[in-house]
Amino acid sequence: MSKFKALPGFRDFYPDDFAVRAHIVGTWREVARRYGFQEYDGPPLEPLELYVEKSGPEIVQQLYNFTDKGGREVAMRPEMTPTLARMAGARAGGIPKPIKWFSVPQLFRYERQQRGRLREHFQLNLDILGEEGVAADAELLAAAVDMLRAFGLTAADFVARVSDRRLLRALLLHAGTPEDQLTLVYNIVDKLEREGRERLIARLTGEAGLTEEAAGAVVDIFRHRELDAVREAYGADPEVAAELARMAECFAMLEAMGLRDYVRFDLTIVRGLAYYTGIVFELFDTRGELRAICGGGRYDDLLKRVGGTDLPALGFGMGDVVLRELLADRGLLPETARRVDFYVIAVTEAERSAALSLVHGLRDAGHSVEYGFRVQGVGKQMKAASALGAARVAVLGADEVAAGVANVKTMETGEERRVPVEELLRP
RNA sequence: GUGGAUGUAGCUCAGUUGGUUAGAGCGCCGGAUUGUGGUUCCGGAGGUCGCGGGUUCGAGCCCCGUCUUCCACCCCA
Repeated sequence: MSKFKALPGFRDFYPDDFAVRAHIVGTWREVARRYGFQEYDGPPLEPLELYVEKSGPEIVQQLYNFTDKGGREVAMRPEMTPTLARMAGARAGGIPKPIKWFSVPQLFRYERQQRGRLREHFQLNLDILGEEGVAADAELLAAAVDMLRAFGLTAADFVARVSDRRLLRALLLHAGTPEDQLTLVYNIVDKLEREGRERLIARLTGEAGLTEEAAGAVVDIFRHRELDAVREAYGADPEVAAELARMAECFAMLEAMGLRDYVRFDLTIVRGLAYYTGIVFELFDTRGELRAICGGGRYDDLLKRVGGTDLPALGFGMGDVVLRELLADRGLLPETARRVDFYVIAVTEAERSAALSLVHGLRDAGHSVEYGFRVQGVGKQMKAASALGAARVAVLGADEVAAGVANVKTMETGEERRVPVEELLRP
């Protein structure tokens, strides 16, 4: 065993693992193409300042960062959105709107690893820039859902939980939350599932300075699991009513696309990132065994702050680590068995040249071809052909070479036929 | 960063109250098979038992440290 191994939280991709990765990334690309998104990429190393600007100085302890030889403070990218904001900001003026871009960057975080969470991962990022209407939110959600459907996952396997920062804001204000405590309250209610009602009320009255009455009203908001129930309870507030209407429109669009079973209204989805401004969502496995598979939403102010261009925007990120585990759990990983079109057998050393000639001719014609580096018994070579998953085996003995043919065996049926070499090489 | 658990062959694991040369299945390599595969049979390679130190006549097993992986925090992609 080597004295070296991969750094903690980093992965070696052996061929079987790589095949899974290729399947995941390939499926993402295919669905993005169906939705009309264009692929882009940026540098894996960025100025540290780019992330501090967006997320605050606390972010630095979670980054892979260092000082380069030119004295620049740099960081390996932990997320793609700042890069996107910079790139889009620089060119947005000349690109027709809406801009629909996607990327599959490898991202890095300096954090202690756990299941579904490494120090490195590949993440699909899919964003729409320059459209403020709710149709874009519905489109983004549909794309997120279809990404998972494309792997064979169904509504029995996952669900998108959808909320809206603006609706939540209106509800919190209605409940008596002071305007300047909203951000803190977001962070507190984000922990609702983990901490429970008592602890939540304690934090709301303590940290956020809410009255007992307001804290109780805030917690009560999250008892409503349906859009209609929220409308019934708070619809009289005109601001709440306006936000509810937009959410209802979003759900109606998803229903029209036939995806209503995949989305669920859920006010407890807040998302930690401060920059979200509108509809936000997360995709979870229905058994609740894994971390969020995907998360995203609308961030209308970020491009102005980072990219210098005022464009409404929304997007999501979907990592390969949790998705891989979900697919493995549900038996949806592809077969990784090897396949090759031809295996060429030289019966003896005398036919070796003819065999190499045939091998290369077949490869030039576009076939995948394998052969043994050592000439062994025919049985041995046949065994190797079988192990490599050869569809057909071409046997060249003295008779065949003399006649300009190959004895071609179709492995699945066992059927054999003498075929002129010329015919085999025809494209 | 904090707390807890974990580690034996490429993989999944066994290994008795501390006792000679650490085992199995799968996988890998070779042979049975000098013109025909998947099965079967036989043989082989591969481990300083995560690493370092300690206790002991003797450590895979006990103790300490450290690293790894996992779980819960923290934080969230």
